[in-house]
Amino acid sequence: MLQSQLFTKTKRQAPTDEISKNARLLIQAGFINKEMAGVYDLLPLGLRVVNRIRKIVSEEMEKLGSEEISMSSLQNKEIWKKTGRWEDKAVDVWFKSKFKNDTEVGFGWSHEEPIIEMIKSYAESYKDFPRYVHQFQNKMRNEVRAKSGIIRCREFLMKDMYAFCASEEDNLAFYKKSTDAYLKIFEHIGLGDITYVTSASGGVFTDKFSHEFQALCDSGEDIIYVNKNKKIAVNEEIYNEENIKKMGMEMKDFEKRKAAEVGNIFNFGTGKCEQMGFYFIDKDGTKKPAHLSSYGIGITRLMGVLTEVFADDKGIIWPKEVAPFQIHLLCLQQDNQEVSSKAKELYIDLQEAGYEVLYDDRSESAGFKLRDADLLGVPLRIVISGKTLEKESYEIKVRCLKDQKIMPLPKKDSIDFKATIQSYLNQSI
RNA sequence: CGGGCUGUAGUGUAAUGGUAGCACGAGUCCUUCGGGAGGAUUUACUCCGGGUUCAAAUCCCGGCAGCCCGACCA
Repeated sequence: MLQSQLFTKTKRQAPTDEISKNARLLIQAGFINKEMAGVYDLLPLGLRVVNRIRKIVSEEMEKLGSEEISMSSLQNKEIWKKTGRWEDKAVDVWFKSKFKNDTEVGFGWSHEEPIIEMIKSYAESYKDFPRYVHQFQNKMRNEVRAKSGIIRCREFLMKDMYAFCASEEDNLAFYKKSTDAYLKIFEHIGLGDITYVTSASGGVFTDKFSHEFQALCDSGEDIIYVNKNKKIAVNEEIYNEENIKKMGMEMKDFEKRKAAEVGNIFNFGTGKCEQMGFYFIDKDGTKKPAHLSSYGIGITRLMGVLTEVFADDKGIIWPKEVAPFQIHLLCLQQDNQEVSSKAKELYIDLQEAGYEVLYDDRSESAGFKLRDADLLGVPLRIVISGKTLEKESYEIKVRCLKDQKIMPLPKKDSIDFKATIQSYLNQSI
């Protein structure tokens, strides 16, 4: 993409009405725009990052056999009344409104009840199980206090998956399988080292613990106790001698850390389906309630956590798997015909080699472009200037490394053209 | 929902109760081009409503908005 065609611009200063690192950097660099407290727009660069995260998540969901859907944001009050969760006393994050005829509607803060209601009408026999469905959907939550930039928003993008099983065994097996899939996702995104499966208190319908995926992050909202050797953690809310013993461990093995919840999985058992009247006819002809488990990942929150975790004093450092572009091509003398035509040539070559390239073709000063590139955080930077042309080379720099490296400019037919670039890309996060 | 802090051009900031200024940005022109270049010129601002005062960005009251701490977070 030509940077001159990008409508967003970086700001010289970070906004003063934001304290959180993620919002300051993402706004300054033009990834998001603030609409209101806890409400942000995704700009071209931000949307690219979100879409890449989304793609990674999507692939794992498909491997699990889940079908993608998209449910409505406007929700039926009657469905939520079945579980008693329409009342503000039970759920304090509802946004509600009315149709012109005074019918009350809710804005989806979750889709558990509506999805049960929907799947119920398609699954009447044991032959119709299991069913796995997921969606990427904006959730609306009337938080009394939005905070931490895009970590805790009033409107945010979430991937939610729901598994409907005919038996407890199937449900638990899928729960386990999904846990592994989630770990793979966080690994792929670049948060593998700092993300812990964390035991937390169960939901309204579960006796046992639920599991959270917590990424170690100072600006996170949760306190967890981490066992680094076993690569697991326990949320503060259930951290006590009794529970730790139950898990067969000792409290001295745990370290207190701050973390951000990037995923959450829940086993509802049959409780919720019973409340909603979701029964099916089993092999033996008897009526049984379906088992439900749900699986969430905060997609936009992940972008915020990545920004918090991967940044230096110059700007963002995107892991290569989620970066808006893989290569940032900088032409330092855009008005010099010789230099810019060479840059254009390389831009095309890189694209033909299969890379997503942001080409800074603007008529700006060298320093301006270099600083901008640091702020945007694209993993690989290639610089073309009069200087590099003289040396018949160009400079390539890995954003997360301090030392700048120079490599020779291979011809586009050269075998090692792509391999060389790839080897540099592999050095990034 | 309790508490604290803060609202000045698009952005960032100044202004004892007394002429609202500066920088960046944006527009035009010229010179520049390896870490946010220089000159000339143009452009744009006191959150809203009330009060005190000869006079309010400044003091008081109310609203709205933003951030932070706590509570909450299925």
